[in-house]
Amino acid sequence: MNPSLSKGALSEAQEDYLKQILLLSSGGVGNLEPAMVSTQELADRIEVKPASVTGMLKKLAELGLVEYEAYKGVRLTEAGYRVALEVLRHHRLIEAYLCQALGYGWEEVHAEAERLEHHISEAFEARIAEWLGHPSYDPHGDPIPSARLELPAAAPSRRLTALQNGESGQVVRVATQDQDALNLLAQLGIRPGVGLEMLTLGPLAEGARVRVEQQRYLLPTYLAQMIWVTPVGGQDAG
Amino acid sequence: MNPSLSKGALSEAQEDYLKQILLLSSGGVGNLEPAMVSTQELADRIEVKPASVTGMLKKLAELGLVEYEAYKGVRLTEAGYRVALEVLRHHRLIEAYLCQALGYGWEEVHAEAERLEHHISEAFEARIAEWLGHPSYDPHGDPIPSARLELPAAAPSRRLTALQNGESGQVVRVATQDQDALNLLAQLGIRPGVGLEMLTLGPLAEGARVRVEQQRYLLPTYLAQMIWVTPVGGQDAG
DNA sequence: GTTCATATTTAGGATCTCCTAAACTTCAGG
DNA sequence: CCTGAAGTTTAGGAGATCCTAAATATGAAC
Repeated sequence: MNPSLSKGALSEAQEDYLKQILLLSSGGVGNLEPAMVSTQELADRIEVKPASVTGMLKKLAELGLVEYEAYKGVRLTEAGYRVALEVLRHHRLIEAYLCQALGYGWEEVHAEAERLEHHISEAFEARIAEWLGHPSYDPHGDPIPSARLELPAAAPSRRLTALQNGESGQVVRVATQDQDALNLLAQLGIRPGVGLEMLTLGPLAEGARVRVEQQRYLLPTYLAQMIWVTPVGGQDAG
Repeated sequence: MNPSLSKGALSEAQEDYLKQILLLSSGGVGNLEPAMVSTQELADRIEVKPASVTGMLKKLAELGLVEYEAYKGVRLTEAGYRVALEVLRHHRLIEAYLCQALGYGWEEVHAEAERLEHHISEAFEARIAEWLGHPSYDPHGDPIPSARLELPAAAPSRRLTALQNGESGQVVRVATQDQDALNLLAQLGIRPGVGLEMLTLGPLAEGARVRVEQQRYLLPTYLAQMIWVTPVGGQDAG
């Protein structure tokens, strides 16, 4: 357990590993309860070879940021969890700021935030949080850890694919970072806050037919699973 | 002359070297005409050992960004000059944005900009430039290269130390990055735009006595030299 | 309980940026 | 011209992060 973990101590790569361990261990992108993350999963996410992941995990374990067991997987320690939340907070505040202050589209902000998250000061973080009014969710509907690194309670929601045919809901979260998917949704006007009606959910390869405003679209099932909604009215066109 | 100099090709360190070569070659911080820069000067600025500078200069020369002659010094090529101006534009736009959009003090922005300048996209640059209304000067009065990488013509100005006793001027530029000096000036309310009267310029070790608003201060000569003014009224208290 | 496909680790390298120590070049003064 | 101080380069290395190829562990299917 290295004592010198005050700040700026970690490299960009190390911060990214910790962030991805957090995201992968909390069931995809959702709420969190420590699950083991495999070398392979991390390698896929970070786009690096598994051998490189092994090396990094050993280093992070030495620093007391993860518990790593060869062939078993890795889990964040309390210290590692805090670092990961800090990075996540930076990322999501930046996304929110870019949208609200600089007019970025919500589908455009991920890449920019991905780079900036490692290079802003605590002062900058505080100023944009202040400017934004200390938001709890970013433009994708992802929860933003508070300054004290607590995650806001998530409103109850279901995947779009869990809606019955004819059921309606309001989008609360778009849990993908797939740029093509985000572009598609942005183009269709499907974003957090928008109302949606599930028309029919076909077989995996067909997809989900939905209504947005006055339009009907056929979305890939994979994508429909990434859209989280709060069920609102029932069958308004069943 | 490497053809692959499109973008993102350069490391942070490489960009910094190019920027510092530009700043050092243009007579301290002012206008520009290519002068040779020595290994030692660069080492001091970048806070690295001269041996490290030699290594980097060789690499930059290979990339066609500088002309380097051992024992003689280094000079930017056309390509290197463009990269340096691009970095400088990022830096100064960020400084201006932090002051105007986020309420930073003009004395606080340098360090933040120093880190961010290497990590923002062209889209981000464009958006903050737009938000700012395409300014020509940053909060310190330093010129901001345009999007086409042209430096704005500098208004005629002199160092504060060049004023006659009793002469007044308006601060147009504070050409230091010394944090203690900036803090001092900010505390005294001496910043670009403010009027100043030279009372007496004493010997080097004594400093310059100046009037700001209703106050009189004794400034270190070193600092007074970094303050550039446009002479306005003459002897209003000679 | 073998066996085998998959996942993982080890071993050995490459590149980047920085370092120290030692050798060399330059140039001004005598 | 010689000398010496100052500035510069060379040589050798360190740590970070990534890579490939080869060796090894795991766990499910027979």
